[in-house]
Amino acid sequence: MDKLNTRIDQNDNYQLLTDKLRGVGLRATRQRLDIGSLLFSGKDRHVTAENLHDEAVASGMKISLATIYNALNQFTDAGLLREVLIDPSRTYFDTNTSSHHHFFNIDNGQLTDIPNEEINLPGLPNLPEGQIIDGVDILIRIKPED
Amino acid sequence: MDKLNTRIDQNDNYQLLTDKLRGVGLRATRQRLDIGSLLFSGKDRHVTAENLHDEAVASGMKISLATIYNALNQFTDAGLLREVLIDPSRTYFDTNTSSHHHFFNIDNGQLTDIPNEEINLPGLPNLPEGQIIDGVDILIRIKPED
DNA sequence: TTATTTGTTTAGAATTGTTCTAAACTGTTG
DNA sequence: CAACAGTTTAGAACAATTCTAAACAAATAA
Repeated sequence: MDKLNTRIDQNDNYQLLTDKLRGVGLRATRQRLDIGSLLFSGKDRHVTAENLHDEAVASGMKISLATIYNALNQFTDAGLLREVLIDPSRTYFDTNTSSHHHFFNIDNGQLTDIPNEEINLPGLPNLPEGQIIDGVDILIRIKPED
Repeated sequence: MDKLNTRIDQNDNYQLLTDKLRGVGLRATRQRLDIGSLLFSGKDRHVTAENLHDEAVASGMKISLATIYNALNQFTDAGLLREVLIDPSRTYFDTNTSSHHHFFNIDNGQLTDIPNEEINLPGLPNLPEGQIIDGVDILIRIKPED
């Protein structure tokens, strides 16, 4: 029964993912479904191309690093992911695309969401002439006490 | 008189820079003084290694790109500069090391300071257990109206 | 269904920003 | 000024990412 349920759940999941991909104009290829199943399975995640590829390979998926890069960029363009700026040498993607911010642990590189309600920024500064806000990123760098 | 003043000013300037470098334990080499004269001449600046090198070469300084990288990193370690996160593919350095934030114009890549007084962040979120704040970076992405 | 078209994947090459290496050089100290 | 330690440099090496073009798979037409 476990096995069966797992298969049904997985099919359900892939059906939802298929819709999600089609919804943003992307073909539901095996690779994109596999990547999607790692990214959009409930909990929010922060990944790099490299670490997502390792994870995919580790779970037996056959997929190249180039495809991971392609998919992450396409998903981001489609609004399914969002880039997070934390490390100038690596690009991080966040599955949480809603307005929120981050703690970045400078000691171990761990990135944690800060729900939008937990932070507020009253009175934004005057914007330069003719410009409007596209978004606000707040990164709070933290480290272990003493 | 103009020429003479310029020379005196420059010497003054290099003397100040020499002190500044010695103050943070760096030898006042010709290259570091040249770079310093571009960076610390009054107004705050945001530079990348590449564009600073171009500027140095354009103003007749003899200095390699590797030295620019070394100097920017050493200056940063010494607290004379600060890294700004805006673009995952390039490292930006800011000569303004005091607490402040940035506007980033996503249209033309222009980075502008937001003085610390113009922004305030009351009620920081609860930090994870045993962690303390190392710093807060706020980046407001802006773009031209419509 | 099969045939055709169009979008996708992939290995490997190419590119780009940055760091490393080791030899030549320069600032500092005695 | 000698001797040492720190610095600069060209060029090689590296790491993250993008590109290329050929094989392949999804969508669509027939």
